[in-house]
Amino acid sequence: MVKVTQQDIAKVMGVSVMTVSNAFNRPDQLSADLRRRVLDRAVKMGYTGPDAVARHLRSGRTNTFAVVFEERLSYAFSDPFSVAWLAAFSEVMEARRASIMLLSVPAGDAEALSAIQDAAVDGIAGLCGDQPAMVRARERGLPTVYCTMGHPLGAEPLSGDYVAIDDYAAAVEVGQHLRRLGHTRVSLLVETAYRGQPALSEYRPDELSGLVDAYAGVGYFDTLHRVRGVLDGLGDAEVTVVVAGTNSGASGQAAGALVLDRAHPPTAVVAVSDVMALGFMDACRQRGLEPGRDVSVVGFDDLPESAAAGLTTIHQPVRDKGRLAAELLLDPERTERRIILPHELIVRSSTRPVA
Amino acid sequence: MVKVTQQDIAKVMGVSVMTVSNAFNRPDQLSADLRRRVLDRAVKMGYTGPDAVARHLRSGRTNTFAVVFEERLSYAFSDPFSVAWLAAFSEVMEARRASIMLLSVPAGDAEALSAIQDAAVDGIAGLCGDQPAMVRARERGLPTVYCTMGHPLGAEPLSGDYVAIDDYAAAVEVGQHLRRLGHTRVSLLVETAYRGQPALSEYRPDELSGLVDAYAGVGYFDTLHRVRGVLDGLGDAEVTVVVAGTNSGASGQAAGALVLDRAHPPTAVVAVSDVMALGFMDACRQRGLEPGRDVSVVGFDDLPESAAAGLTTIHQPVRDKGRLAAELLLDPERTERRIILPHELIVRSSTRPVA
DNA sequence: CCGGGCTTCTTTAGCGATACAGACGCTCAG
DNA sequence: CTGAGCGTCTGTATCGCTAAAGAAGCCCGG
Repeated sequence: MVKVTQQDIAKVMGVSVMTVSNAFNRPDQLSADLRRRVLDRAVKMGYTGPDAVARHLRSGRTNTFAVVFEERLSYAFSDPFSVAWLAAFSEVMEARRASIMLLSVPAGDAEALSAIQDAAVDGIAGLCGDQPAMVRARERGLPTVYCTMGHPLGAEPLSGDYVAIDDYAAAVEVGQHLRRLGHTRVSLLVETAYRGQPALSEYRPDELSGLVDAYAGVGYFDTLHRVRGVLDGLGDAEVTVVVAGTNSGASGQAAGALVLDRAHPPTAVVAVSDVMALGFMDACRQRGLEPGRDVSVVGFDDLPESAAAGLTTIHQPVRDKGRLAAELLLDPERTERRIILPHELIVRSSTRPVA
Repeated sequence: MVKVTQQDIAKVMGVSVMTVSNAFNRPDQLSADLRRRVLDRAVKMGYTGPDAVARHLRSGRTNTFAVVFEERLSYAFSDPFSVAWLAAFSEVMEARRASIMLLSVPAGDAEALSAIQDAAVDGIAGLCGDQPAMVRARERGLPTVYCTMGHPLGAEPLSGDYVAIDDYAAAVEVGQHLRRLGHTRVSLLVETAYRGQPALSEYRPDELSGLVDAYAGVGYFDTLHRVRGVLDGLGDAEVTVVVAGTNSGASGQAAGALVLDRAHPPTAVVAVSDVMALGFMDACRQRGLEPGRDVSVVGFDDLPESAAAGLTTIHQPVRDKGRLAAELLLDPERTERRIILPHELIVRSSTRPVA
C-alpha cells in the first residue's frame, strides 16, 4: 500500500494539484461542486489529508513549540513546580492550537544537544536559565524564552527573552528575615548541577567558586542568584552551602541526615526549592525535631503543599511564568520581552526566633 | 537577515549542494580537508545546520511520537496515573533519542481532531482506549497504541495495537471480593465521559445504555469493562452507578456527599480510579466514617499513595504499560502487538466484612 | 460589441534537504 | 598498456505541498 498524494488525485481527476490543495485549504478558491468531487475522490483513493511535514516545509512554520528540560523527562513530571509551569504553558498553547514538544537535554550530554538541531519547532522554552540548549536554539535562529533572570556573573552579554522573578532580591529577603530572627548558623541546601556531581558535600562561602562555575555553565541562574542573595542577606552569619542531590524531597532528607546529627547543627536551613525544604522538614521530624521550634526552615516556590506544611517560603507566580513564556513564544511582536514578576516572602510557622 | 541554506554555501564555495550535505551527515563521503573547509565556511556564513523539517520531508520520518490526551494537558500532568505512565513512556523514547509531542484532543471537540492531522509524527499513543483521535490517526496511516483492551461492546472490529490489563476480569474480582464480604448495597463511581456531561447523577444497572454509548464513543473502554465486571462480580447485589465528575479527588468527595448522607448509604463503594477512591475516603472521614469499618472502599490503579491510605485496589503495571506502548511504536516489526499485562487485587484495610 | 472585473482553475517556482546514479581521476594487478 | 576498483565529488530528481501570478471563461455596464 503506497502513499497517495495530492498529485495522484489531480492526475486521476484531470485537474491541477493546486486545485486539490485548494479543496482542502481554501474552499473559496474553487466551486463547491468541484470541491466536493475532489474530496470524495480523495476519500475513495485513500488519501489521508495534506501531509504535515510537507506543509511545514512549504509554510516555514510548524506551529509547534518545544519545552526543554535539563533532566530526564520523568523528573519534569515528578516536580510539582515543573508540572504547574507546564500546565500553565500548555493552556496557552492549547488555546492557540499550537502543539508542544518535550525535549530532554541533560546538562553535559553534548550528544543530546543534537535534539535541539533536529526539533521541528518554531520556538523553545525552558524552566531554567540560559542553559546550553537555549544558546544552541538561538544559534539555530529560534526564539527562546527561559524562566530565570539574566546571567548572574554578568559574564556574558544577555540574549534571549525571559520571564522570571528577581531571585537575588527574594533571597536577600530570606537572609534578612532569618538574621532578624537571630539565626547565625545557617545551612543552604542546593540541588546538583549535573548528573554525577558529588552530592552531600558541604562548602564554606569562600570555597564556592568551582560550584558557581558549574551552576552558571548549565544555566541554573536561579540557584546562583538565590545563594548569593541568602549570603548577602545573612550578612556575617556562619553559612555553609550543602549540595544535597537532585531537586527532590529525598535530597532534602539526605541533607537533614548530614547537618542535623552533628554537635552544632544549624539553627536555620534554607533550601533553594520547597520540595527540598519539605524533605528536610521530614528529616527533622524523624529526629524528633520540630521545624520552627528546633530549627527554622525556608524554601522557595510556595507549592500548594507548602502552606499545609507551614513552610516559610518565597512565593513566586509559577502559572504566570508558564503563561507568559508561552505568550512570548507565540507573539514575536510583543515588545516587553524580559519580564520580572513580583515575588513575596510568605512567613509561616517554620521560621521562628532562635531559641 | 535571510536564511542561509546548503545551496548558498555550495554556490559560494563552488561545490555541489550534495557535498555540503555530506559534510554534515556523511563524513566518509568526502575528504577530511574539504569537509573542514565546508564546515568552517558554513559557520562563517551563519548557516545553522540542516533544517529539521526539510530533512523530515526528504526522509519520510520525524522520529517524533505523539501522546494524545482526551483532556486538557493540565489534567494529564495532575493525574498521578498519567504522570507515571508518561514517565515510563518518555524514558524509552529518550533512550532511543526520539522526541515526544503532547496533543490534547478533548472528547467531542471535532475541531481539535485536526491536531492529529497536523502533527508531524511517526506514531501516536494514548492512555485510554481506541478514542476518535486514535481512529483518525490510523486513517492517516500512523501506527497507534492505546492502553485499554479492545472494544467492550464487540461492536467494532478491532484495529490498532494496545497494552492493557484485563479490566473486566479485574473488576469481576473486585465485585466478588465485596460480595464475599457480604456487601449487597454498592455504589460504583465513574468519571465523566466528556466535558459538560451532567455530574453527580445516579443510575441503576438497567438505565446504563445511554452511558455505555457515551463511554464507548470516547474510548473509555477501561471504565466500561470495569463497570460491567463489578456488576457481574457482585451478582444480585443492589448497585448504583454514580457519574461523579472528572477523574479527580474532588469528584470522589462530591460523590461521597451524594451517597453518604442518605438514609441507607451503600455499604461499599467502588471507584474506577484510586484518585476518586481516595477523594471518597476523605469524604468519609469528614463525616466521621472510617473507611473499612463503616463503609468499604475499592479503587483501581494502586497509586503509591493508596498503600499509605490502606486502600484496597487493583494493582496494574503502569510503568510497563508506558514502556511497552513506547516500544510498540518504536518497533513496528515486533510481532506481539496486543499485550495483556497481569493485574492483582490488593486487599487492604479499606474493605472489611459488612457489619 | 468592447473591455474591465469577477470567478475558477492552471502554471510556474520553489520550500531545504538527501537518494541515487553517475563521472572523474588515480592506483595497481595482470 | 589496459581496465577494474576505489575514493571523491557532481547533477538531477524527488519528498508533498502551496504562494503567487497568470489564463480562460463569463457577466455586465457603457
